[in-house]
Amino acid sequence: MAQSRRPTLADVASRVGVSAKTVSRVLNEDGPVSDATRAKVLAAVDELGFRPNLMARNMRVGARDSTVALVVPEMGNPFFGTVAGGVEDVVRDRGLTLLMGSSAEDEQSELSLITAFLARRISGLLVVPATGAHHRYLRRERDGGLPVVFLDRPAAGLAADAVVSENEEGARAGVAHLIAHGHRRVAFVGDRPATLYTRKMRQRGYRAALSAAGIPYDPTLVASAHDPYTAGVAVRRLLDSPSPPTAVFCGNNFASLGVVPALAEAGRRDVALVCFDDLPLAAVLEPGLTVVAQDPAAIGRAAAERVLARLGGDRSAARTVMVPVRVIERGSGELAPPD
Amino acid sequence: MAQSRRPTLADVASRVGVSAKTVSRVLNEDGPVSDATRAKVLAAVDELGFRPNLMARNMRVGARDSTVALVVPEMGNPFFGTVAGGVEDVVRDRGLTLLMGSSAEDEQSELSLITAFLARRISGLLVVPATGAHHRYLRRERDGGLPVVFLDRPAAGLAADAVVSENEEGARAGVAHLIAHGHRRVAFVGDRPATLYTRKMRQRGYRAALSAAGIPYDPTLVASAHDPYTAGVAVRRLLDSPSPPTAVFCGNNFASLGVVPALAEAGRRDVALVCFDDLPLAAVLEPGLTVVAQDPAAIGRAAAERVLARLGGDRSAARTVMVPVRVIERGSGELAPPD
DNA sequence: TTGTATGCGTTATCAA
DNA sequence: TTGATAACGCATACAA
Repeated sequence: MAQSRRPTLADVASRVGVSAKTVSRVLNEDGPVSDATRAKVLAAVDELGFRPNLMARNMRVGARDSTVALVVPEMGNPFFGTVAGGVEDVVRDRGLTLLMGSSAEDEQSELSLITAFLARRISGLLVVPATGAHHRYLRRERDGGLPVVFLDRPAAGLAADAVVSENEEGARAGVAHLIAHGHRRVAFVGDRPATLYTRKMRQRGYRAALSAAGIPYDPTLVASAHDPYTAGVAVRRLLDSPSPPTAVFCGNNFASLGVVPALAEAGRRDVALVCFDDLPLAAVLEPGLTVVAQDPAAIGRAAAERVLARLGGDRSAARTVMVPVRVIERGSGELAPPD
Repeated sequence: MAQSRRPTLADVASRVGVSAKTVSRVLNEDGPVSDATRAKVLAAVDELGFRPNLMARNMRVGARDSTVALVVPEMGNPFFGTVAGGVEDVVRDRGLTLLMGSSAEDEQSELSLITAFLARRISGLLVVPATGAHHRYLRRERDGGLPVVFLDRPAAGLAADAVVSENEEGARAGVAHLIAHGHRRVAFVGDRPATLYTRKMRQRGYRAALSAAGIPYDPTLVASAHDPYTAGVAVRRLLDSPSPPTAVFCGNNFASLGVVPALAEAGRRDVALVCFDDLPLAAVLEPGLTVVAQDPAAIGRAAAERVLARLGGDRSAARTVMVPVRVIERGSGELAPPD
């Protein structure tokens, strides 16, 4: 209850009757200390509940804080949770602590979050950029030796390392898969906003697959949604149109959570479906859900490794790492169109 | 490329030709500064790319860092991601930054993570305890005025605020729901290890429901699993036993991801199922999955509000907040047993 | 084996 | 409206 001031090195020192430096030596195992004093110091540390103040230490040492920060747009999206898990696996082995914060997909929040991290002198920065955010202001940090790596989406206005999924090729493969099963009218339900990097790349893959098959691009077959509800509405509208699609390619996980129920409720088991991003229970649906699966943990690991490489002195040009995706056939993508 | 030392207040000051204190005044909007100097200072700050060093500031001011830390056992579990989102919604409004780290369900990792946070003088600590961890060592921090709140599971060895789901009552209601539909042999697939708080509470609810219906407790109907694979094996074994259950109550989300596919693959649509924790796509399954849904965002919000209350001077006794759960009927829990 | 003086980057205090 | 000085908690350099 005392709510008293936290004990400092000096408090411990005076209690034992030694100098602050001696206490410091004991705690950092730096320099020689007699066993007797060591024991007394440790006892006092324990009694007082002394905890070294890392802020003071880092300041004096001039080192960066031993943390790596990760900024994601949505805490609740399991995709980013898994990415974070991958990052942590790698940095933990190097004695670094991962700190994570959410920008809530808001440019301003992202800026203030990153500012907060920079003010704490982190050792590395990993960012999944919020929609519309630019990162020119990080140039100085990067040039000053701070490893800055972008995930899932590249930076805007900054040449920096990035780790992204094979969005275009994955979408192309998924759509080509539908076409190979006979579909010529394939709808695309993309993420929103349409300017989102992953949305653009996947739509590009969609168009590439169409074009390779000699199918003209029909903008009326394209819709946008980030949340399940909007996606459900969109897919219903597509199916009710005068010349409806016989297959749907869904461009992100939250949209899939709306498209799948919408098809089920409409009783449209005849509509073929391929989704970008794997989902839990996808295999249990009837038919099973064919997906283009990303590997979020691998994205996190690769990004963390870029940070460590930069921290280790790698001064090579910024590079973009592409993490492979793979098509998992489960049934919904192998349905033939009606005759 | 210069890799030069970061600019400090003094650098900015000397460039403008004023004292460091004046720059400090401008940046903190503290004390009077002429518009002319203010403009010059801000220009210099911008040119030099100066960023205040929060470590130094906090040290001097003696205040805690304006961050709240959250420790979770698994980054990849969407349950905790959603909890984190709830926490962030609340603390952000108060100008606090949420930092999140994972203990990987390991006692040692949790300790070192919390130590790292404490060493950075955070303003509040939220912990989902790792299995087997104790928290006696946090007593001093709490007594020293640091708000410490536990989520999802209570602390061991420390009287502290906690926010948990209505585990026992929720499980009781879920199992009673199955019994009400005619089942007398109801299996329980609980989390692992069996000593886990949520596992124990839910199993207690299971037993309460049985006992209220006059059904004897049969340990051969109880299994444990945290991961989907183990859960699938367990449920198959249960169904293949000499006197199999006609219904299953599944005690956590990852286990559900194994139980649901196992039943589907075995073609056992006759087995009734209720799961603790809602899942994406649960409504799309056939039959739809009846669940006891938790409200992870509400847990996060409630916990953050406890922290803010303590930060605001609330010195009342530690309390445990129970967040309600609710049964969502979708079909799988309303199946009648075979005659 | 131990202690003293000094400085990290910032702000509080007091004076100008 | 501005500046000089000291201090926050700790570690470095050097001396004892």
